[in-house]
Amino acid sequence: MANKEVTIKDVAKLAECSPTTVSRVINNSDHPVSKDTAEKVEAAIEKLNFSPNRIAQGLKSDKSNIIGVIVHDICDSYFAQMVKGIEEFISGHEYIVNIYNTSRSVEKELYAVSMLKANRADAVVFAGGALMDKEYEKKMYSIVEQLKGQGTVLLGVTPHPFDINNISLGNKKAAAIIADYLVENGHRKIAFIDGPEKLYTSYLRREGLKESLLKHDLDLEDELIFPGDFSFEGGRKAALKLLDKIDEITAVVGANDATALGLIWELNNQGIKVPSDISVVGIDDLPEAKYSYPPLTTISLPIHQLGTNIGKYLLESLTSDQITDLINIEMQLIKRKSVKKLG
Amino acid sequence: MANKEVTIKDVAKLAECSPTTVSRVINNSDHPVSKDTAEKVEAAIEKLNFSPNRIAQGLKSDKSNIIGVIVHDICDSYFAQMVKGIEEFISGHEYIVNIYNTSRSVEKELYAVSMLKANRADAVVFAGGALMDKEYEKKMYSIVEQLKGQGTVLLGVTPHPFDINNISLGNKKAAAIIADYLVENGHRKIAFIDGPEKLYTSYLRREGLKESLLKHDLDLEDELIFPGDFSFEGGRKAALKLLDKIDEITAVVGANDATALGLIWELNNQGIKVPSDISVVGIDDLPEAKYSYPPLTTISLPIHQLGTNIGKYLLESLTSDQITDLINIEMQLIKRKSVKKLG
DNA sequence: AATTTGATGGAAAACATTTTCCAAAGTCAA
DNA sequence: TTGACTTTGGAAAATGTTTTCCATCAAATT
Repeated sequence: MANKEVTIKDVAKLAECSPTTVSRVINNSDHPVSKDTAEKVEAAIEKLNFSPNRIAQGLKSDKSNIIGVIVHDICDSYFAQMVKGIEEFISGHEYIVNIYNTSRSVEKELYAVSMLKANRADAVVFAGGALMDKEYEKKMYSIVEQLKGQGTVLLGVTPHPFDINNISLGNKKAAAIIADYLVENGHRKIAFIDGPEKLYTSYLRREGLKESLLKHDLDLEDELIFPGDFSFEGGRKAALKLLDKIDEITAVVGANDATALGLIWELNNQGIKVPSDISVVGIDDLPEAKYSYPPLTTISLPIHQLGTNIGKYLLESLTSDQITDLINIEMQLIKRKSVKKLG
Repeated sequence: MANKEVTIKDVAKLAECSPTTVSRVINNSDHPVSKDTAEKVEAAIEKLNFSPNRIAQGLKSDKSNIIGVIVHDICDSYFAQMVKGIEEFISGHEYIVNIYNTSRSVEKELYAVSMLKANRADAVVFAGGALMDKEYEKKMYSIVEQLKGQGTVLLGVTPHPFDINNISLGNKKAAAIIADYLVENGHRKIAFIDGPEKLYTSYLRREGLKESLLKHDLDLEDELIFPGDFSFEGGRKAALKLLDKIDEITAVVGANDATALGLIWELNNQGIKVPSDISVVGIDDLPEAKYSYPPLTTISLPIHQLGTNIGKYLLESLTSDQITDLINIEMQLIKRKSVKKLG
């Protein structure tokens, strides 16, 4: 309950001038204001502790200064880093970053988008669900429909190409690098712990692995693809299921670091040695990846940097009308201790 | 660049009525509208895909629907969970949650507050720095000054009592529980890895431990307090420094889980067995705490629940004018495997 | 002296809503 | 029929800015 808001009129009264003039000094407009009055206005602003009402400004300028960020889970290290990257760039430039946590629920995604629309968000970053599912895709269309025409970035969001900046995170490539590395090290029988069912990212990583293995005349056998869900727990459970086939497999790749980490943990727990008994590799390079036993070999996707890139991109496309470059991050194989060279 | 915004006037024109009437059906006001016209309005809204401009609404109602959340680091599991808790409750109720990542920089804290003021935030949750430092405290006063009178929650923010909801997280108590438990298990020579210097939370946890140990006629010796910074890395470094005194110490408590985890990791690395050679305990109960070797005994501070509680509290204090209860979370000692019973 | 120019400032409209106040018309009781 | 009330609806003011247009005055140019 702000005790009667201080307005530009109050400032004008105190500075003995018109609101127009106050506005001019606030926005140091082209229209000249004499040194004298400008100072009086400044003094009045200072004295009244006035700050212009962004809402009123927004109404006039048809800008909300809101940037929406829709993610699956802020607690997930992956998204957290991205959000932080975006925030770093955006918040410092008078924008509001407005986050939504959707837990991969389409309803929540739709809700978030409708909120952002109602609030006339200037831009939105959608790092949402991306399920490969007819029903979902239909709803997705409706989401993207709402988003269209706004300054908007979609993050690897569906298999379908929308005519909006849809950034690929190089998931396939990441998996391919791993495949090559493993084969190079003599591995022939490779298992995969999948990500969440139907998730586009899971698909990409799985297919990337499969395709690349195929190039080496190797097969990613169906019975060596174990279900997972991108979580540590999922990795643990997968380890248990994998126990049967442990003798035939020489390496296993987790769909992400969290599952690879869970995998290693449970393997240790079961008395199976990584990498001497079996090699493990992940994708993401989470901060904790280097602290597993043994430290995890993985692919680094500099997701924080992706965030700052997105922030920068959005800022530029909102402020200057210059068309900016695509956003690119370079991935890298981080060789640690969880892969053994065979033969 | 929204292609000419659809306004309430457009709807009115299509529905052949006045903007007033449209507004009435949107907000289903007390003022009666005939079934007939209401339907025409609904149809027009549907057809034009109209959603009322929240900014204009905000200007009229002097409400922004913005809730600011200022935290040190969104990537920190601790804060991430809290933010998620708040978001869960708040976003679903037509509020915008606007986050700021301050990295414990007073300048960024001040900036965040000024942004929130300019945007007329309806409430703010400040989980900021809280340094025990004269200079900082002065600036802190100015921050709190700006915040006063708004629906605001301060999170264990400084040693000084401000007349604003300032929630204590029970840091002292958490440390006290640990002290009792350790003593109960025969430990007499206890070390502490500190949190960031000058941070109020560090102070509380350290003092809690010290005071509680004193009750058992035990001393937390100054040379057994090692510097740390709440991070895994900090824990590791502390472990290295602790090596000298490893023979005299039987237990070490980390200022938080991250440092305890780093501690355990480096101890393992150095061939020192936890808990047979030395016991370790943390505070926070991070999700990963149960996956260290051995699983970490710690205090659970249900921080996610704290977040939802805060969300609920804010929502109530913004919508109903009923005074709501204080926010409380219960902490709990989680006994896992990192503490050995002596004697 | 008349005109132009430049500097400075204000009045009022506009932005998309909600709200207050008034009006018309129908219904009911007397 | 008159008056009162109810139902329904609109006109206009108001919210805090910015912007467009106009006005004044002094200095400079003709």
